[in-house]
Amino acid sequence: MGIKDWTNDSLHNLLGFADSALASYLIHVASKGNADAVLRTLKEGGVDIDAKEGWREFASELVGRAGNKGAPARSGGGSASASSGKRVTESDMRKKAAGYSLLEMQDDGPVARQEDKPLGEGTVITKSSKGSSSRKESRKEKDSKSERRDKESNTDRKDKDSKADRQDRESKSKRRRRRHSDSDSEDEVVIDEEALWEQREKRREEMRRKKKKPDEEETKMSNLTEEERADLEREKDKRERDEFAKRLVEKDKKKQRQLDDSESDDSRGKQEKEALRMERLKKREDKDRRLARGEAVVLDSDDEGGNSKKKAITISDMRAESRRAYLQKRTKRELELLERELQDEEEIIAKLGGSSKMTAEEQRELQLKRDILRMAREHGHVDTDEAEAAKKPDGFYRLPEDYDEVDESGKKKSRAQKGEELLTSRYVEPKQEKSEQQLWEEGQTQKAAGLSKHKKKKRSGDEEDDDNKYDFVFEEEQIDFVCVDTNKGYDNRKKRQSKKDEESVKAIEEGGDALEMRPATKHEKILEGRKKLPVYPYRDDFLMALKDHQVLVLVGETGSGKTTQIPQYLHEVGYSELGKIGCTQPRRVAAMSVATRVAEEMNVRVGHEVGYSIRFENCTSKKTVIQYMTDGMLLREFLTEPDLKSYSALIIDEAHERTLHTDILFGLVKDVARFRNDLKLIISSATLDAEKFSKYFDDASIFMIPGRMYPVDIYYTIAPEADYVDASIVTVLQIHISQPLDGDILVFLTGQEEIETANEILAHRTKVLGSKIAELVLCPIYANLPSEQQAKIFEKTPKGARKVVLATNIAETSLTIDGIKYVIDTGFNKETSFNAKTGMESLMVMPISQAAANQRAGRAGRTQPGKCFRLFTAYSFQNELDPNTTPEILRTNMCNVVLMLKSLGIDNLLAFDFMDAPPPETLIRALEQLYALGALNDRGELTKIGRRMAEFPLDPMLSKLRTELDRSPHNVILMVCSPLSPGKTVIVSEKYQCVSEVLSTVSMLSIGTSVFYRPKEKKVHADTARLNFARGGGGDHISLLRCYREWAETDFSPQWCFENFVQVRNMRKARDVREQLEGLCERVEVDHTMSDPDNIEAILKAITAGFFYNTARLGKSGDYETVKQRRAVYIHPSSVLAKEEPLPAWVVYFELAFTSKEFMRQVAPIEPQWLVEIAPHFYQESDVQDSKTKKMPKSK
DNA sequence: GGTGAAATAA
Repeated sequence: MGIKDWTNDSLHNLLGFADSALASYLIHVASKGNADAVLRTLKEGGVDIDAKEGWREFASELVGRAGNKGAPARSGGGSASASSGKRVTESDMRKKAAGYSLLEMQDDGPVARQEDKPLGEGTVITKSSKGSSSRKESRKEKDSKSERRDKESNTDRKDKDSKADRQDRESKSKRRRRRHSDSDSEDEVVIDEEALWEQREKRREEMRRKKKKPDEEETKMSNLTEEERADLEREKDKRERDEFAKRLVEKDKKKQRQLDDSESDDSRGKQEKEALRMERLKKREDKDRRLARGEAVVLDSDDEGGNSKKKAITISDMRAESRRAYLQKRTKRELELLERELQDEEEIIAKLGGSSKMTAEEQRELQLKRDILRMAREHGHVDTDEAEAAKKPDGFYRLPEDYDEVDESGKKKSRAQKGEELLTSRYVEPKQEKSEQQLWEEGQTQKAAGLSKHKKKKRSGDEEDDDNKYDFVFEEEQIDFVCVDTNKGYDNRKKRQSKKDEESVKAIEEGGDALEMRPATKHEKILEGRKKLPVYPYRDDFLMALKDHQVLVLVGETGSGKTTQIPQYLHEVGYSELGKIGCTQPRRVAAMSVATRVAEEMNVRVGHEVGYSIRFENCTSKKTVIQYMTDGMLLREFLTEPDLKSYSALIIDEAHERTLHTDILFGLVKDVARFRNDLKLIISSATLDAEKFSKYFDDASIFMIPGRMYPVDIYYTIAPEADYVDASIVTVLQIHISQPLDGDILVFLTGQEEIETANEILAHRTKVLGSKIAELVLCPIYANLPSEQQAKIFEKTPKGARKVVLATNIAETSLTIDGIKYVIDTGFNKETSFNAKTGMESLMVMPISQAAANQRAGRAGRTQPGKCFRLFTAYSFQNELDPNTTPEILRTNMCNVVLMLKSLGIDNLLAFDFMDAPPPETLIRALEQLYALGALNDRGELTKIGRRMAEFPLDPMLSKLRTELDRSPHNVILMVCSPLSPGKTVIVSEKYQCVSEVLSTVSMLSIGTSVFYRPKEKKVHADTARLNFARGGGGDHISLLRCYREWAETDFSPQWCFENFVQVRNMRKARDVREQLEGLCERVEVDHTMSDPDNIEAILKAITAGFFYNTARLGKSGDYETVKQRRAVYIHPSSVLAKEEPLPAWVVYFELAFTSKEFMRQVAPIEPQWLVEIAPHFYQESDVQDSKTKKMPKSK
């Protein structure tokens, strides 16, 4: 980038180019009117001013600008420029922007800055998007970020330089990722996301390595030609695949051994054997851990290693043979037993006088036994057949032979291929074995389908004799549904589409045929696809409408293509020449994947003409004309660019979801649109609730685009169900046997626990029914599930089986699963609500709204006509459910929102134009809290600290502490870094010499509580793994710290996470946050490398300094009560302190949440004396020495 | 004796 560019940029942007401290200092120097001094400072600051021309102009311009604006901007606080429709001039904006940065400086040089009070508040510079990208480019470590994006192939070089073990780990993790993306190949969206994620991870990985030796890399990179790079890439790929396959083979072998109970590792190569033995030794050492994983039970006997190859084969064969014989014998015995039992029971029944006296439960059990017996007998034949087949060379035991062959050949590549084949053919294998059984099962399904028709009395004449045989599944507990209405989305589409449209579509289709004559390029195909989207026929109409109206409400069902197409249309007709076209999304992945898709359609690279910006990742450039972003990101941009000057059009997508951020955006954007007549605004929503949006935006016109929905039949229960989990399970089975086997089932439940329960019960019941019904593939999905298991829901359903997805409302909006034809809606979800009076958040199971129910039903009609079974009555749908979900803005703590609005200059919050105004109490509560935090003064105006807080990406709600601003020796830093508890904790940690530790802890805390994975079936193991981190004391906070540290020590190994029941995904998030905070620390010159890992007391003290408000002590009754309000609280059962004996007398907690009780989450033990020491304005000596708490003599 | 829904933010 040329220097000239800089001089033409705004002052604001200018500041972004260098590191902030230097920039501030430059301003300061410039304000004294000496351009030479500016140049000198630049030189001192490490800028190579001799290399290029233009710095002198730069300096003089800087002097010119800074000279005028330095001092007055200091008052900057609550200028009401953007509020209440007042027109904002550009100079206002500039002044405001400058207000963040041009603050009084007192000293003269970088050295003095550190001693005195130099940084003041001037160090934090709010950023515009341009500024941030330029700043990044100026920093050395981030220097070639964009370049790196293009040149990923260089990783290979670096690999060679790095240590072998590290390399291994990396490739492992890559392999793992590769596997994911492979398995997802059917699902378009997932591919995108996975690929994006992969790319992103790669980049990060490189960046981290880059940090270690940047210069070397630079040269190497530039020396490589395109070809060399491609070669390296290929080579690396190959190597990775080989290793991957090797591992696969190893793994499958283990599994096989488990299955066969034979020790067939004889065929392994010598080397491998040795390695394996070593591995085994290692494994034995941490047997606990392995047990915790619950998979590693195949510890081979010790003698096995010494056996010769030949001998081992015979022995293992013999063993297998004898086991088979034993199993047969055992089966026979069991059968006899069952038979006898059944006979006995039947006799008893006969004596008692028929089955009528039995309870339903007993009858079912009896029936079950009968069927098991019958089935087992039928199976007998199959088994013998299989035993026969096993003796043939390519019969039953094909798998191990494959491996032998592979091992002997010694060719890595062939092994790789075989391994992969084996992996991919996983689903086909059993079917080949059981082809007979398969046929039989299919027959059963058909019969079941016939049966259901009979039940519906549509074909009463078809009654067959053997119906009763299969009737046992639901004799008693069948739920009756009634079909009330049909969602006619599909028909509507047909009606709405005019003749002209049909013609055009036809023409396109014909054109498509013509194109097939010569092979169409990928891009051409994509363009064809674009024309087939429902939105396409409306293109011109829409653009006309937009010409006439500034604000449009766009209603289009999911799948109409509006998110991808509308921005392109705008671009095509030249809106992009006036400024960027922005499009907001509520979710990060959505922003990323849509941007990728659109870039593909436009045949450009992501980050060039089409880009996205989300937290941690700004993938845009100066060229960017279509920018996708998360709505929170646009909100952030308001801070630096309140008039959104760089945008010519703005699309607020998924407006119907009414997230907190969208709701605030509405208010801001409406305001901006009033004084910027050239800004086009499109509010895009999926529901017909557009009236409300239209009204809000001064009766904006509504533009409808039909979706691509298929009709969904809605069924309600006739009577209300008492237990919706149980009801949903019954319904699943009911659908499974009564409906044709051509669509998957999606069940909406409320949380992890319910999902696991349902999963368990379903698994059990299908097991009991055995092959009487077709196979059910159970796929649980919730946010806290490890991603590799989440990926399972996108796997294609094997033939002859049916997939059942058990989901939370994550499946309602966040992800789309193809092939769903049946939706079971329990009618509930979990919802937070905020009680302004007590200031407590609670998370409880609540009935959903009608809109949410319809959204859920819509999930059944994505690819084909579907059915939705609602486990509530039509009456309660009409009369008991709210029409719409309460917008988030009415349910949450407004602290953050208020702070942000205040920092945008909106002083009168009650007058802010909310679409749904939050209750005044909530606002008042938020104001109070912010006052207590020192963010607002007693007139309700934003303080300097408040301004800093607004820029800090952490929630002010996390703390309720009063700042200690006047007393702290760390005044300066406190001011800059905001007094939020995590922020404050970081600052105080400097005093206690443990910044590094506290940074880790804080980032772990900030990502929430879901670091540890705890599946129901392995909860004991998971708990032990977790308690391992607690060893050594220090409560949850220190456990989290240990967890992060250990992970970092393994070089962020995913394998380590797996072994310790830790979620890789969330750990990565923590790492991102930590990096962000590190950057902050650098900026305020806190030495974040300061570390004192073993001084738990110091770390806890630092934490207490941030959270001293959140303390509780053990009362006489054995329960805790908060120190301040004396409210009874309990340690959350997930805490490592929950079972500790004796319980610590005083604790500090991270958050309080009401679920079934008032639980403290993330608890750490403290000494009461610390409170007086750390927060003397808050705690007196008398507070900490009453009741039975022993006073510990403190002598450090 | 007892447990966390989903997303976002320089």
